[in-house]
Amino acid sequence: MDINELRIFLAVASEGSITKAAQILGYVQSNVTARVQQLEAELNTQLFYRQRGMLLTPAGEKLLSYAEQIIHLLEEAHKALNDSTEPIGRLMLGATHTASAMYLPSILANYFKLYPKVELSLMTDYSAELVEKIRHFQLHGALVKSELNDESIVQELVFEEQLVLISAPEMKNIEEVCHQPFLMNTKGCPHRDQLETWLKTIGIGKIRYLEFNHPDAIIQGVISGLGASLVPKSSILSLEIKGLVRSFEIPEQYSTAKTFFIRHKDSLMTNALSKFIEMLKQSSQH
DNA sequence: TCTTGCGGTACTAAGACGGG
DNA sequence: CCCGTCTTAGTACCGCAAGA
Repeated sequence: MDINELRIFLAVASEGSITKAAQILGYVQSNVTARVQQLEAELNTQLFYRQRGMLLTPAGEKLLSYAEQIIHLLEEAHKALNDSTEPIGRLMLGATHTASAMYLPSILANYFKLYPKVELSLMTDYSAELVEKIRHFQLHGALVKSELNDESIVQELVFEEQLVLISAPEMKNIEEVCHQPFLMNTKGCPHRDQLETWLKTIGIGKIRYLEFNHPDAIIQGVISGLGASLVPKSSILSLEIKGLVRSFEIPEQYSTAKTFFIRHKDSLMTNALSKFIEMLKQSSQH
């Protein structure tokens, strides 16, 4: 078993296809087939189920986590030997749609200005998906909404925001707003749980949701009178001044939105990453 | 409903190539 | 020269859509 064999194995596992893995790796398909077979013969076990695609067997799943760690360790070793005092190299970050829209534009612009040699990439996704990517070393760090209980992940609270209830400006009072449909994120949104808990305390158990997957779409929906929502106060300040939306405060214990920066505990703290975290912390203090 | 052709998939055999 | 790795060429299987 060599590193290349493991890379091939990982590519097939992640693509679920020998052909696609071969395209990504720059090999012909038959070679990838042969290498996978070789690995299976060497380990004397079947790693994939073949059925119009390649699906990991339990043994394959087991090997997958080892292979990820081995490849990751190798990359870390490489980075450790090459990490210079000046931040350089690739920095792969993730953020929820909200975090990426609210906090990152100015931080990233500033970061890019100071450290132009870092190849920055930002992926936006739901918190759960980002956490998975951190677990599998596919991202160096990510901004997510919920606090995690996971030994393999290091997390730090970086932003705390006040959430407010918003509606179209015509809404007269909070009771009227609460009986509107709520425009919320599609899934895994902690704001949604907070909203539901609070609404229950004021006697509203049945909530109609309109699901959106982007904060801008939610706010535009509220402006056009589709319903209400619970959003970070700072994201609608200017809209409220213009009279496009109306906001209502809700009790403090339900209105705090926390954003955490997470990374894998075994990922190497490169200069590029530590400078980014530094900037994140500076910006969160303002 | 059955047949046929097509596209996508994986597998095999043979030979080229390069490093030790 | 041997061995491991890779490519080329060809085969087989499967699912799907179109047509009889």
